[in-house]
Amino acid sequence: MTIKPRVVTRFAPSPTGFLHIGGARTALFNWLYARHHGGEMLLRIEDTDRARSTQEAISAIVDGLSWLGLEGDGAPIFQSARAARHREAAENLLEKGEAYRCYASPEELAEMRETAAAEGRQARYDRRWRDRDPSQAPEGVAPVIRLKAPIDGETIIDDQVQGTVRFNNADLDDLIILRSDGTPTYMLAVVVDDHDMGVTHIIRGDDHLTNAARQALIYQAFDWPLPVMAHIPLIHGPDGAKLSKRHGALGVDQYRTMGYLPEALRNYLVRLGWSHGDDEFFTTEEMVSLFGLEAVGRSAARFDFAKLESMNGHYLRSASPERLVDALGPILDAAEDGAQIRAALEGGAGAAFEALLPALSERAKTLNDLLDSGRFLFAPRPLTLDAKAEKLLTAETRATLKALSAALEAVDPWTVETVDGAVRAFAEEAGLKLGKVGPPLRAALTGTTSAPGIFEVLAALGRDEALSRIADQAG
RNA sequence: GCGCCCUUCGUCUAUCGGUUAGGACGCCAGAUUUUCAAUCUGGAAAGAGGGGUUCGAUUCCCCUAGGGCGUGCCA
Repeated sequence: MTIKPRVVTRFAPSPTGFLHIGGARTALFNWLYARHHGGEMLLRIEDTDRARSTQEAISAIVDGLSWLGLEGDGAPIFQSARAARHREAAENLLEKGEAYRCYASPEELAEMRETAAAEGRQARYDRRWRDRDPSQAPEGVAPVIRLKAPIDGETIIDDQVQGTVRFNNADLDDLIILRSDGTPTYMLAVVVDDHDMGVTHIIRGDDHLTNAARQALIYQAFDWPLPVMAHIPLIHGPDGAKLSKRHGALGVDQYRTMGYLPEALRNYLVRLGWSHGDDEFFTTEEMVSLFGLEAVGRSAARFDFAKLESMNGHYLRSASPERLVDALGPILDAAEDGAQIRAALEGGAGAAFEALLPALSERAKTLNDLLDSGRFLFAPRPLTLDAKAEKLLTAETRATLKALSAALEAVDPWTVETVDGAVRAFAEEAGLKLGKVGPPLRAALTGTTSAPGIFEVLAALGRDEALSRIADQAG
């Protein structure tokens, strides 16, 4: 019997911004891969750049992940807390002869880059301290520690998504692993942490593909086994350029306040770069059981709001009223009149709103749409009519409404079916087409011409409220 | 500049040498409807260009073009 090696993935954001859509997808892929293999996904906060890391960003990342249902296993690991281990590892390499101290000044380095550029070569450190005797070290200069990387040959990354990628070692550098102030660089910290955390699979954006080769060199120097690598393509903005603030590079918390359901965003994200035949919709369970690196594409995908909206609408329509009310919470917190709506909801409008939710959600793309279309329930009376509604409520139609109101008073019980029947009967008796009665009625009840099913509205409002609204307009 | 990666409808994608190149979003038209949606039906819409390999290339190889990423004592 063979024991399958445990799968450990990780999501390692640096808390210098918010959790953006690309990071969310990387987390999702890591999470799915780990779940699929019965392994775990670890969360590591790469906060070694103390100046740019903020507590706010850390909580935004943690909150965002939890909103998407992608919590890591175990407590998050903070890279900054591991500085001592990193330094020890660098010194270890020094002892092993796999690294050396370099005293080159920043000016010297800049000069090397310039000449390299001028000669059309790749900018590289010229390894001037690689074999020099430490006794030649200049006075008072704090050295950095550099990796003694192989000078020739090639480093091959057998990437699960990108395939076999070759790098000439001559193009790689004797990269710095420990700064002159004794703090580790990203390259070192990542390798040491991934190793110590027992990470078996590194799934990350393909902007790290070249880093993979450099990191492989560090693994080699330590004589540690290289984890399986998978570099997934990046997400671009609608114009094909790198995702920036004006595209979709918003924090996931913003998607929440824009009214997207986490399950919709997750479903949309999983289809960006990954596919399973012609399938579009996946439950969490399906994603977990179907997901695999072999079905991840290699080209960058553009972020398309229209499709996200469409998917969101789909999820909205299949969500239970309880779920919707629940998801509406953060929207209300962010809305200008959120407090007022909350109050109305807790008052009489709550029941009507829940009753209308199925009808409302049928024509909503986002939770905000849902709220907007239900706004007439919470708005102060008398309703302010929009332009079209105003136009519909002529003296003539107001008179019709008054007559209708009288007819409605006798309706009992008050249900969608009975009010429907009553309105139709009224129209027929008056010799009016339903189209002459329905729209003005809607206008009087909701102040708009675009509200959902008028009979549902009538029923949800209840007799007293409905008649009083009609009276507002019909007099 | 140099290195690496990418390239099927407008967008996300299927196809793993032989298909009328399929699906989804969006778009257009129609049906339905008290409005808007939703729903249903139909439609327009793609293999970047050029060379090979092959009986046969969207699929494999090369070149060009375009795009992306990297090229820090940032992560």
